[in-house]
Amino acid sequence: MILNLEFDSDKAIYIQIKEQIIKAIAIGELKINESLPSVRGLAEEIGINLHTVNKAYNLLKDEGYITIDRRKGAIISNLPLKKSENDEVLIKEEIELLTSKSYLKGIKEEEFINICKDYFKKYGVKNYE
Amino acid sequence: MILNLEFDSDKAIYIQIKEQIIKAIAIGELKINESLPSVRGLAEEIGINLHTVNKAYNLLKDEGYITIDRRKGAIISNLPLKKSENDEVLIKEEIELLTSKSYLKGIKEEEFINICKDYFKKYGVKNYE
DNA sequence: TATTTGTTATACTATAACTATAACAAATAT
DNA sequence: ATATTTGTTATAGTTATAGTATAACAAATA
Repeated sequence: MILNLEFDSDKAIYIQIKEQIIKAIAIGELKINESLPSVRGLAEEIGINLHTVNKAYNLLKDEGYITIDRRKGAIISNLPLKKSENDEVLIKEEIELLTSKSYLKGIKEEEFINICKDYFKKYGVKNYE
Repeated sequence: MILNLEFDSDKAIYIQIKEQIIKAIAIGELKINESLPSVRGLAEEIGINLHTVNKAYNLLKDEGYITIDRRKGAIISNLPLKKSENDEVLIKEEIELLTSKSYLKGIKEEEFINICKDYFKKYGVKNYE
């Protein structure tokens, strides 16, 4: 488990862990049914407290990315994840903000779309369907 | 200035103010050279402390969305905004995370792109170019 | 001249982030 | 069977951030 954490970032460490794991799942670096390191193991590897890792894992669990089982530890969920009504609302709100910022910064629709497509290309058919 | 704030949200109030103003500029609800309410005025209107509004305004200033002049107050910048190298990096990172989450939640590339296009359609040619 | 403006300073409370230990119960390894 | 590792929970502490409360200053405006 390779994580690049910026300790002097304004982004909380447990958020950085959460987001990097999400990205790793999407590109297939972490695969379905694969198990994550134990909270103690990852915490020691990173050099932080186990509760910080535990917080990240529990958020990932709450948002459906992993399941936590005492026998197998933290396991990457099957894809696609279950999507609630609220998930779609939240994602649309994030798209709204991000497109707004991009538009105001002079990024053209075509350029924005191409960046998105490049990322989707990386996710591709590797994991499911 | 109409703001919908959720005081029991996990998102800080000054962040909510900042993001809603960015969205308002993008859709043309706030126009170039238009001035925002004074920090005291908006704070009273919302029912919060002036420092919370001031924090939002200063972030908007730092990120180029507005200029603050003692004579004219807070004024919406010309569009498109000046874009630093870092701006592009940050936006790409945000796109990466958002597409990752969307992909894992089973949102297809086409659906995602269509949502983006719908928003860009709202921004359109109203403000500049 | 009085008022309004953004700005700065200080101080306080409340919450969040992170750490430090400790302990428990379930599962695994030896 | 015993020891170890697991996620989990609890408590407590420090530090940083969020938000509020006043006050004051200098520049601009009425």
